[in-house]
This record gives sequence, structure tokens and C-alpha cells, in this order.
Amino acid sequence: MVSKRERILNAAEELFAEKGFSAATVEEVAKRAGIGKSTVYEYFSSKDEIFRQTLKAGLESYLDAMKGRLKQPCSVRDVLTAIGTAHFNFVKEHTFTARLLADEYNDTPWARQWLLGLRERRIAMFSSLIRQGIAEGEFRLVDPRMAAEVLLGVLNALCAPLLNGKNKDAVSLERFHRGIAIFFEGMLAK
Amino acid sequence: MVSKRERILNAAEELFAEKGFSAATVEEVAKRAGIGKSTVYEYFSSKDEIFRQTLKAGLESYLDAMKGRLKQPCSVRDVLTAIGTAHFNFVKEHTFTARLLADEYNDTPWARQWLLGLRERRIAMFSSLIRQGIAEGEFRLVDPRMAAEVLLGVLNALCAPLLNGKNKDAVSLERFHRGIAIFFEGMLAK
Amino acid sequence: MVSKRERILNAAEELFAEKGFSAATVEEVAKRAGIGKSTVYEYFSSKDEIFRQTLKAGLESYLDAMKGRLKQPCSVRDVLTAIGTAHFNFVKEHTFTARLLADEYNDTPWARQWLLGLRERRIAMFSSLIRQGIAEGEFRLVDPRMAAEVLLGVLNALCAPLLNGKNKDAVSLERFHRGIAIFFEGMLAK
Amino acid sequence: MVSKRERILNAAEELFAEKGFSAATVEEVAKRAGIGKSTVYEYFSSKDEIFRQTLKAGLESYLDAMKGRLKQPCSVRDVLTAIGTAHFNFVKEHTFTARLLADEYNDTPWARQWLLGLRERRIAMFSSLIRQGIAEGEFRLVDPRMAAEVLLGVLNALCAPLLNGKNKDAVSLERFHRGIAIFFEGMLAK
DNA sequence: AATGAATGAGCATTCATTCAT
DNA sequence: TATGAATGAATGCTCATTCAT
Repeated sequence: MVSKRERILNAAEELFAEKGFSAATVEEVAKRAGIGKSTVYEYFSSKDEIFRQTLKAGLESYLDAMKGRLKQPCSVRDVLTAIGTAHFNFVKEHTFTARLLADEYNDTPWARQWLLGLRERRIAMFSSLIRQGIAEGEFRLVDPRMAAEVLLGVLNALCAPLLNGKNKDAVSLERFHRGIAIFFEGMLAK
Repeated sequence: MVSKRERILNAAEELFAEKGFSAATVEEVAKRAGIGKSTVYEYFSSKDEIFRQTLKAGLESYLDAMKGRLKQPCSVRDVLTAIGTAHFNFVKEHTFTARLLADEYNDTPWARQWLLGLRERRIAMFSSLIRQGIAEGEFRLVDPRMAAEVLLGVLNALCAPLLNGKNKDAVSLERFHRGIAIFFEGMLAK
Repeated sequence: MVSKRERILNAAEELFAEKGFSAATVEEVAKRAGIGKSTVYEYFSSKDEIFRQTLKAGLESYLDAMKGRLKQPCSVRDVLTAIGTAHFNFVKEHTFTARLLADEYNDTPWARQWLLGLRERRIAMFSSLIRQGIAEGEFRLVDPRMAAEVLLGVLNALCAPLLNGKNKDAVSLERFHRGIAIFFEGMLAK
Repeated sequence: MVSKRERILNAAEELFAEKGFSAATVEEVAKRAGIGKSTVYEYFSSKDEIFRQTLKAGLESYLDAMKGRLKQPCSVRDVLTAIGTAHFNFVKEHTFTARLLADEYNDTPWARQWLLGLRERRIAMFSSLIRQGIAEGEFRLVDPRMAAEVLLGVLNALCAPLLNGKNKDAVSLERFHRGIAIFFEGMLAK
């Protein structure tokens, strides 16, 4: 059985993703978690704290999903593709968290800072791999950080339909791969 | 002299971009516009309506900025680059509006629908051009809509530093062009 | 017509005196003032602030009532009696404020500090007069401050029935004077 | 070892004296008593009941302290002085209870009634002694009840520093005696 | 047209009390 | 007996909206 703390976190994740932090109410969170309103305060000291923990949990779960895909004995393109695929699957699985983690979240200043931090970590991960690809002659000579940003944008764009579309299942992984292929084609050493 | 209606819209644009729709208050909007709180209601029937109009104005202003760049007697790549450049300049100029228009805006359901509509229009514009590029042999054979999505993601990613960074001026157009070049390299017919 | 701010202050004074600060609610205050709950917040920033202002107003009104009775060309006993009489009348008139100003008010720490300050001012006033009485040979040699405390206790004790009794009018000024007479008899130089 | 019931009562006494009835919480009481929150309800049916019993215990403890000082074979003044001394020592020892018993306690209506009852009992005790003193020619002819009220006020005033001052030990019994001496001087038959 | 004043509906948070163990 | 967990009712405070001028 799932702990009450987790039930609250899950409900909050859904609601924050659906309506934003300010518009979601603690009462709704409680109701969706199937508990009384004040019980929420047994587990979290404030609404802000709920958000902080929701974000933290989502972030950890995201980074977990990326793990183990970094040091494989194959081309950088394959590694990046594997990471991209993990990203895709994560978004498909945790749509709500993914929306929270999407680049733009306007509600609360401190939340934005937090999310920008995550963005930086992802960019760092990508650019490090890209630098390696360049060194190994796999990619042509480009600014690695800039290329990393571009890749991040491509991933986000290709996953966007998962966030908003009603027919998530229609969004295929195969299409996703064809999308990032454009990026890779542009990156290859001629 | 700028009309009172516009003063309200400008103030609202800033505030919504800064703190999100829910967290911004009508009183703040009025104060920033330099007018009394109830005067706002002479021009807009509700807070929601203010947001709708803010969005509408931002959207129009964005589409205006794109106009005139579509039917030029040159390569599709040049046209798309021109559009991208217009996008870049718009974001630099209207940071606040740009944030509102950014793909993810989580606050209110109907706002999201509206923004998705804009996204679709941009994608349609891009994919139509890309289709033309393919037909003319400039681009290789790809799903035009998918490529359009990718391009959109690239544009957004490359403009993201303008939205959050403190040193906006450090973000150069030249870097932006090198970024989309990756996309075009991946699109060229071999 | 009495200002809304004053209506709130009056209602608050009554309620705080009746039930104490914590037990009184802002809604009750508003209802008793004949206004909406949130209107209260147009005039006072918080419940604490209401209490602070209530206390301040009560204190000023009390000190006003004492004024002009200090420098009369007669015996110190007469002056002190006049002050005592003013105290008596004030309590009769402003029962609620008087309860707030009574020595013991247990609710909020900062309020207690404030009230202790008032107590000190009253003691200072009394002891200065008593010192004068001693110097002029009217009173016997006693610690002036201690005597002042005693006098204050006597005044409070004799006014207590006004604070709690249902039949306030039965409490006569004449009885009050007979009461403080005991104090003065104990003070006279033999 | 002190019983759990008493531990609760002691904790409550402290807290009620420190912050007033409304502002004190059952959880704090439990914590200070070193027990779980719901255990409190094994011994007392409600927060109100805790207060009632706290008051009752304080009152009994106060009256106990007065006992045995009433029927001594000496002057009434000596008896009253002995009672006053007992009062002084009680306040010094049980500062918290003393604050609760102080004449003014504003928080809850029924508590006030109770405390007024105690006040009446003390006044009755005093006035009976004073009547005796008058009958025996020790005191001059005054309204015994009024004199009792005055005496009570004097005792309270002289003990007030014990309730609020930081330097309780600086408040001497000797000073206290000099204070009530003023009362007695005023009472003596010439 | 413009606005200060007023307010009800709503929200985050607290707390006395109950329940399950 | 003892208690951690749970919660509904209440409370201070906010804010979009209306009203009177």
C-alpha cells in the first residue's frame, strides 16, 4: 500500500500540473488524496513545502530514469539517443511531472530557480557527451553547450504532444527517433 | 500618449509574466498602470478577460513581427532563418510577452488551449515552408510537420536564455544563427 | 456621525474586554461594528494591530481624563482625591477600556508589556505627588513609591465592582471616597 | 512520584498563566507534561475542564495556605498581617497560580465568575475579621466590607511586582509589611 | 469616465477532539 | 492505559468584484 505522504505528493503533482501552483488548493489536494484537509498538514508544513517536495520527488525520479544510460560502449549518438528515449518514456509515464519539469513554469519565483537549475544539469550532461563526440570525430566542430541547448529543445518539442494531446498513445517512439535524427544529421562530421 | 487600456494591458503583461496569472492581483495591475483599481473594470469585465486580451495582444504583436518575411524570392532556408531571426528579436524586445507565449503555461486551462492554438499556427507556417523546401529539392524527404516541431523546439531552446538570464545582451544573434544551422544541416538534401 | 475606524475600535474594545483578545474573532468585531469582515482590514492591517490601536486609544483617553487635575492650589490629599475621582468616573464611563487597562491582562505578551508601562506611569505620577506631600509635612515619612503602589491597589479594588457588578449604579462615589480615606488616614502625619 | 494528572495540571497552570487560556494549546500542555496529546483526554474531558480543575486546584492550594492563621489569640491586626504574609508567600511560591487568581482574568466568562466567587470568599474572610476588630475597639468604625476590599487591593498591589518583575527576590517581605502598615494606620481607632 | 470604499466568497492554516491500536 | 494519526470546524486574511459618488 502506498504511504499517505506519497498519496499527497501524487495528488499534488497532478493538480499543480493541471492548474498551476496558485490555482490549486490544499483542499483539492486532500480530496484527491482521499484524506481530510488538515491531515495534509501532518505531513507537510505548508502549501509551499508540498510544492517543494513534489518538485524534488519529480526531479529525482527524472534523474533516476536517466541513470545507467551514460557509459555504454557505443557511439555518442547512441548514448544520446538512449537518453532521449528515456526522456520520452519518462514523459509518457509521468506526464504531470514532465509538465512541471518543462522549461517554462511561471508561477513562483523560487520554483523557477529550481527548475532552471535542473535545466542546467541536463545541458551539462548533454554538452559533456557532445564534447566527447567531437573529440572522437563523430560530430563536427560546434559549440558543445549550444548544441546541447538545441538538443534539449528538440526533445522538448517532440514530447510536447504527450503533454497536451488527448491521444498520447498515437505519439510514437519511432516518430520521436526520426525527429532527433534531424539533429544528429546536422551534427555529423561530413 | 498611450491609452489607458494599453497601460493596463502592459502592466498586466509584465505581472502575469513575472508571477503567473493566479498570483498576480488586479490591484497590482492597477497600481502599475498608475490608475485606480476599479478603473480597470471600466475597460475589462474581469481578471480573466484581462488575461485573454493580454494574450491576444501579445499574439497579434508576435504574428505581426513575423509578417512580410514569408514570400521572399530566395531559398526556404533563408525564409525560415528570417522568421527565426524575427522570433529572436521579438523575444529580446518583448521578453514578458514571450514568456507568456512560451510553450508551457500552466495556470489556467483555457489559456493553455489558446496557446496550443498559437503553437499549431506556428507549426503550420513552418511545415508549409518546409514542404515547399522539400518539393524544391532544397531539403531532404522528412515529415514536414515533425520537422516543423523540431524547428520550433530549436527556436525556443535558443531563446530560453533571453527569458531567464540576467545578461540578456550577452546572448548574440550570431550564436542563435549557428544554433539553427545545426537544424538546417540536418535538413539539407545530401 | 462616528467614523468607521472608530466603530471598529469601539466594537473591538468591547469584545476584547468581554472575551479576551484570543477568544474574540475579527468576524465578531466586524458584525458588532455593523460592517463586513474584510472592511476591517481596510482600516487595520491585522488583528494584532486592532488590539494595539484599541489599547492606544484607551490609554490616551484615560490619560486625558487625568489631565488638569494635577496642579491645583490645595492639599496633596485633595489632588490625589481628584485624580482618584477621575479614575472612578472613567471606569464608570468606559467600563470596557477600564477592564483592558486593569493591572492583569494575561493574553498576549506584548500587550502585557504595554500595560505594565502604563502602570509605571501612573505610579510615577502618584509617587511624585506623595513625595511632595511628605515634603510639605502633610504626609508622614514613607517610601513614596510603595505608597503609590498601595494607592493604586486601593483605587483598583474600589473600582472592581464597577467592572463586574450588574448594578453599577449602586456603586457610589461617596463609598469610593470613604475607601480612599482609609489610605489617607494611614498616610497623615500624626 | 507525581501523578500524571498532576503533571498535566502543573503544565496547564504554567501555560495558562503565561499565554492565557485561549492562546495555550492542549498539545503544548501535553508536551510540557511529557505525555502524548490524547493522554490528556484520559484525565480531563476537555480543555475547559482542564482549566476548571487548574483553577480549583489553585484555589484550594491558596485557601490551604491561609488556613490555621485565623483563630490565634492575638490582635486582629496580627491575624490580618499573618494572612497577608501567607498571601505574599503564596504568590512568591506559586507565581503562576497567583496570576490565574489575580482579580482580572479576561479570557472566559465562566472563569471570571469562578474567580469572582473566590474574591467574595476572601472579602468575606477579611470583613469578618475587620468587624471583629471594630467590635473589640481595635479599629475605628468603618464599613467592614469596604475596608476588606481596600485591604485586598493593597495586598494585590504590593504583590504585583512578584508577578511581572524579573527580580522577584528583590521584593522583600519587609517592604510588604510596611505597605500594609499604611492600611492599618488608617484603620486604627484614634 | 474614474475611483475610493466596501464586501462575500474563498484559502491556508490551526486546534480541540476522536479513533484505532 | 497510552498514544500517534486523523479530521472538521473555525479563524485570520486576501482578492476579485460591485457600489456610490
